[in-house]
Amino acid sequence: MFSANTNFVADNAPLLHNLNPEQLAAVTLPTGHALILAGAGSGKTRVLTTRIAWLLQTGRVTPGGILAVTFTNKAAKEMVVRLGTMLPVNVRGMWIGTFHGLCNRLLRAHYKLANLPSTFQILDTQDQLSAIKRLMKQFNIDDQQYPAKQTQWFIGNCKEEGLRPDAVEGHDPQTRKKVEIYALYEEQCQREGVVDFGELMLRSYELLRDHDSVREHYQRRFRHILIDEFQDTNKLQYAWIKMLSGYGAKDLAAGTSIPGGSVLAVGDDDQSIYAFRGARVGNMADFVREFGVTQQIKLEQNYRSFSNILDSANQLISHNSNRLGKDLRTDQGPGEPVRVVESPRDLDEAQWIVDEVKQLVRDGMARQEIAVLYRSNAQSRVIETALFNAAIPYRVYGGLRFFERAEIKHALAYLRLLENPNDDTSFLRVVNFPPRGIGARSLEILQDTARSSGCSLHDAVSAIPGKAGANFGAFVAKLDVLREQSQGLSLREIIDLVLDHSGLLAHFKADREGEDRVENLEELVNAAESFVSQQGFGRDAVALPVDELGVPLTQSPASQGLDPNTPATEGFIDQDSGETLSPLAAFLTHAALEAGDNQAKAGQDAVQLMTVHSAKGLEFDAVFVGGMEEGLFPHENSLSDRQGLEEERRLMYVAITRARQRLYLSFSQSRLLHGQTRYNPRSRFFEELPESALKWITSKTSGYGSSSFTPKSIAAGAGGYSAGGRFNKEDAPFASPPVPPQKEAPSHGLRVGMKVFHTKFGEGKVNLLEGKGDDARAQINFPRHGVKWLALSVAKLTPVP
DNA sequence: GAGACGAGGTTTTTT
DNA sequence: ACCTCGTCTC
Repeated sequence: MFSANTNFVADNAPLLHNLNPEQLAAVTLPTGHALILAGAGSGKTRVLTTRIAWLLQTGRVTPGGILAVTFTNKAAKEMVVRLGTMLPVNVRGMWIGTFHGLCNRLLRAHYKLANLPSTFQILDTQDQLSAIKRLMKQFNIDDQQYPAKQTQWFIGNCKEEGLRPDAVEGHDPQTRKKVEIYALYEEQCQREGVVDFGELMLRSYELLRDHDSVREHYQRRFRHILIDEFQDTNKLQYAWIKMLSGYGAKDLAAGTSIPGGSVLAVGDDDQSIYAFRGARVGNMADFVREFGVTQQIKLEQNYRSFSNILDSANQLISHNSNRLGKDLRTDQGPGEPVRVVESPRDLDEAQWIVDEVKQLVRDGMARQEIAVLYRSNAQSRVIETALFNAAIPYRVYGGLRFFERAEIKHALAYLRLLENPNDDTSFLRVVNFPPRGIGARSLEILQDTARSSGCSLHDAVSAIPGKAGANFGAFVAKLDVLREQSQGLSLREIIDLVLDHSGLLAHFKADREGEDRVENLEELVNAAESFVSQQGFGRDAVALPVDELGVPLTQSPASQGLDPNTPATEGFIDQDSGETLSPLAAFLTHAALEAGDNQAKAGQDAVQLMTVHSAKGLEFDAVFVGGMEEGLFPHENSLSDRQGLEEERRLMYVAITRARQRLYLSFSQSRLLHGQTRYNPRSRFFEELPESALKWITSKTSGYGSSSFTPKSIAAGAGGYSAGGRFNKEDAPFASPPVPPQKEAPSHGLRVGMKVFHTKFGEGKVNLLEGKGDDARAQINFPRHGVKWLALSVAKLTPVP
């Protein structure tokens, strides 16, 4: 993939070929900070990579002066691959990766200054949670009062705010207790030589902040810093960028004149959908202000969708306030109208989608070019069932990723213990797996011993007497033998050895249901194999500085184009010389930072099912968005405040702009959710779309008896609905809640949108209605008391005219 | 140490 | 309704 590109032509005409004026301006921006507002489908990635290629090719920067940051490994990989097609240059020397990958790289290079062991391991979210649980158990902290999940969230938030335990203000006993746990957790991690994801960011930020020589070195080195998806950065990531670019607080205060690099931030405020996990769209405005950005470019030419789709997106998003402002345009014609489909039940909605998918496929569309999107994962089930019954191949995104599977985590735990015996999380995971007669009681003793002598579980083993001690001893001895035997072996051989001698493979082979797990373990060997070949670790090869990317970063010297490594400062080496990471350590890092695919096996031409969130960045010929109902999309948990609603609207914007040719928005009068049938009005977003771009369709009422897919309806094909029957908005079906088909109508007489009076809460408005008879409940928004769910058989409500 | 049973929780997700 | 997790029992 990176071998010399024979099509390469030395002058940069082909590089800039076919760029529109805005793209060209962005690619050839002069030195200085800049913000690019890149709309959906506007060629953002192309601009970013062409920019880098242009900078290199025109000699404005050497590879060593480039720092490019993305959020996902996928995006980083794509950037590297695309660069490879543009330039004959290898990418060594350039720092291209995710925030966390780059932080890892910084910390590995300066582990001593960062106060970490050279073998430090990375805790993923699961590991972190179990580490917290273990700690809370050990210190007898009530997990009813302080749920581990909540504590994890608290710690993560503190780190994102850049706060160490001593800096967190605890105004109430609850918070003070959490801070205490936070401090204990930090101690534990430090003792065990592990860092969580938040720690990677924070520790590398502090490294830059506290060590002038390090910071200044990188500030001098990185002449061009490019950040993708800038709207998704959190507070700490923004601060990290400031540090690297010479805008750190210290530099400003001290007035040092480090010639900071140019920061190019690329993002789209309209596609900011991760506020719930700490992303701050406000960073875009802050960036413009704090960096004195004078160059702003909007990429509004869309190369993806027809104008009916784009008009819908534009009009919807115009209902948001505080936008930086942007309108997508296209040269393609209007295209097909956006089809809006109403169904009586979720089952009918699913059936309608299936029928339409069949029609599209019959018309020649590839199944993998068709996506069904939904707001929440719970919605996928009905659609899966319908697709399954119709024998249409499909892929569901989401769920456990490869390196997160239990058997893989077990294997990795053994491998991690070879590298770092003090990793107690890994120790506990496998000390009795496969079972070797070590029970909870023995473990308790071991943990107490370790705590009182302040050492790791591994080191405490020798102090345990009796039979338990012997069992522990055997386990530790096994690890020691494995560690000994693994010396000089290739990564593949090490993994084979561990799978075999740990008993993992035998354990799952003996299990009747363990077939998949055995397969996965074998897949782990393959993953290691391909990791090694991509990284260029040969058995005798010199270990190279680790890089988190699963792309070839090493080439034979002959194929290296430009000067690969350009330490910008004399006498300062990025990687501590002599300190290299073993293939095993590199692989473990890779496993932690890149959890692998979270999708079903690729290859088969299958319809794509995923949440709107995971569809970000993707595009399809045809897109179905199901469950367009109030309470679902926008989600009821987001309705209480304006910001929440605006994020839902951006989410909808993302959903719409995924479609190239055809877009279907569908809603159902009733839906089974959490075991109850709910009747929600159609989404308010329909009122925000341009009527002229829409075509309203009513899916055929397929009867309320059988819900299974019959051969008859296959024959009926896409004719299972009546097209063109646009209904009148004035007498839309939701003037009153639809009557549940086989059941009696709600007897309470309430309707969504109705004003009601409650003796305690006062006046309120009905948000949602669900259930029937004695189970009937209403969600009511009381301006004074917030949103409440009330059982109608109990609550005394009087309608207010 | 494995299977049964009950409780709790169900917006979105990457590293 | 359904799935995951933890605990209890045999």
